[in-house]
Amino acid sequence: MRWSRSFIPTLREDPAGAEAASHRLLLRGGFVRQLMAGSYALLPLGQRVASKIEGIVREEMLRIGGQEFSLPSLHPAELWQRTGRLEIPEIFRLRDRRGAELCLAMTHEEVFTWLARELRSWRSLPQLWFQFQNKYRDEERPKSGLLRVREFLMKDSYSFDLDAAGLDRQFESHLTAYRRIFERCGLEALAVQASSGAMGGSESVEFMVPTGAGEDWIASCAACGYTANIEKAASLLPPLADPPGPPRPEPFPTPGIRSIAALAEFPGGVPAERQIKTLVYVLDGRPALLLLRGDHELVEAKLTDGAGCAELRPATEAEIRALLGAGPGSLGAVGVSQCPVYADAALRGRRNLTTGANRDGEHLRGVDLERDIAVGQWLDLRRVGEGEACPACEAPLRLIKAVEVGHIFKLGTRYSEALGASLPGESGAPQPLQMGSYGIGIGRALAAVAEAHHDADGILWPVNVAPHEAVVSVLNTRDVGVSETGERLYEALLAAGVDAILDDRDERPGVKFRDAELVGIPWRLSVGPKGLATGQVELFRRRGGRRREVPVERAAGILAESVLEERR
RNA sequence: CGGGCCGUAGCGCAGCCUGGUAGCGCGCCUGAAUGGGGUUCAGGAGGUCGCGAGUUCAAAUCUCGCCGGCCCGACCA
Repeated sequence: MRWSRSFIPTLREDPAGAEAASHRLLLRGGFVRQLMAGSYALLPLGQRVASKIEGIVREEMLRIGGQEFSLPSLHPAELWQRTGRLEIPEIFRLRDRRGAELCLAMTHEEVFTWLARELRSWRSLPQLWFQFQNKYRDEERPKSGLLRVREFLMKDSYSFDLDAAGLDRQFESHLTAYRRIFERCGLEALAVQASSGAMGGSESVEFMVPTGAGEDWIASCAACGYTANIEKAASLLPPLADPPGPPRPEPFPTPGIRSIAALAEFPGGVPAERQIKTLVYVLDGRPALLLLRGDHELVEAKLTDGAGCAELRPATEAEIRALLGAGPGSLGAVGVSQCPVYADAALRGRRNLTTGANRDGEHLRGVDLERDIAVGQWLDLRRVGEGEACPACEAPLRLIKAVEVGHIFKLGTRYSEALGASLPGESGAPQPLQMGSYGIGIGRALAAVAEAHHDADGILWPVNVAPHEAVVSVLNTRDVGVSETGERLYEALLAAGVDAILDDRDERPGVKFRDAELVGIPWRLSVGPKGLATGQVELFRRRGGRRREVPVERAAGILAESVLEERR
């Protein structure tokens, strides 16, 4: 590959509106261009990196027994109707010229399950099927370059077994494969316990790369390795001793007090941890009360999981008034029986607390949870805080911002039952297939690598995923000797199996150095008249910036050896 | 979906408040010099000022509508 003949439109200035480092550098380095919100073109360099990541993923999927497919992205809406997923707001829907309803794939559970109906006998199991295919999601807010887009390439795989033990094995082999994949890509991905979401199955693990550009928070314990998404994470709290209170709740006037903080300051009020926070949510169309300690914050995903609902939203003020007769600020669950009451486990056994009286400007003190409130279900609803005790070993937890690069799910029989994918087990009776699904976002992984490996000058690609492993920079193309030596070194590197590019542009040396560093090529051989005068060329390592002079005749060999050593 | 900001040459921006000639830097093209860290000089090309309507003698500039993009929040199977 010759730089002079390549489309590598590097930018001298930072593009406007690119905040995330990966977004900025991938644009500047000529890897990607934005077509519209959440839609990116991969340019040749970006495609090279994506192909290398894809290659690593493919190797590891084949290693665990995967068979590669390629499924359509355009699906009949009817198939999604049958699994109930057509109602997902992010799905792109369209009609063909005859008016038939179609949709674009968000994932491929439906189509793979449809194919799995052709499995005839338990003897053909286990099966592991995978592909690299575009996914489409009409996100409300695409952002951060490639980190959150509406169309993206995903490796998705699907496992089919008859029993839970088989599913467990497939899940485990994906855990192993994913660890290897991310390690080979140079990503330090943490495997974290995750919420499966409303449509998920029994268990799921996310692979998260810590980065400030991430959108997720994870709680992590350095002592024992416990790691969980904030949507799932638990922690231990020191017990609170409540002073004894009155025999029954006592109302007291609190004019103008509409918040936990205000009530904590109010004469006769109590600190937040002795208040009950009462929230009203609408779960699958029905209102419910949620109770948390005054200083705790609700995690909606925990509510989804715990209450087993598909959809939820905060109630409107009008709905709240209709239900409880008061507005937010004076809400409470004492005496409430008209709707379910879910309480966070941290409130269990608490006594003599303060909460709203369901009359504006009035609160109740002396409330005992067990005595005064008809709690329908105790759930873990609260957000874990930094420094709280690890649920496994009690060491303090840290909260880390991260981006999700992979997610593996045990789906169970949700899709196989909906689509009729079952086959006779050893007993002869038909059983629905036990499925797992497993995804890696290729573009997101690419961006995550750039996010994790860059400096002020550009990207520092690990050799395994670099668009080119080495560049031969011809510092003066008008000098025939220099040019010819550069060509020879370039050819020698190719012959040695190094993925090299020859920078043969008629540019000043500084331009070539800057571009090579911006693009992030791990190794560089600089061929110039000064070095050649004494038979030397300069070998430069992008990461660390080390440079040394090596004899021309040995340069290709030394570089090839270094590159091969770094490959994994 | 709520809040904020922005659409002017390929990229980054100024001009808009106070209506009248469309400008700067980078990049690009030509020539010359230079050639180990974005070099210099000279010449040149390139713009429906996001789209539509309105006000006006006159609109990049004022008004309204629409479209698009970015950031924060909410959401994310």
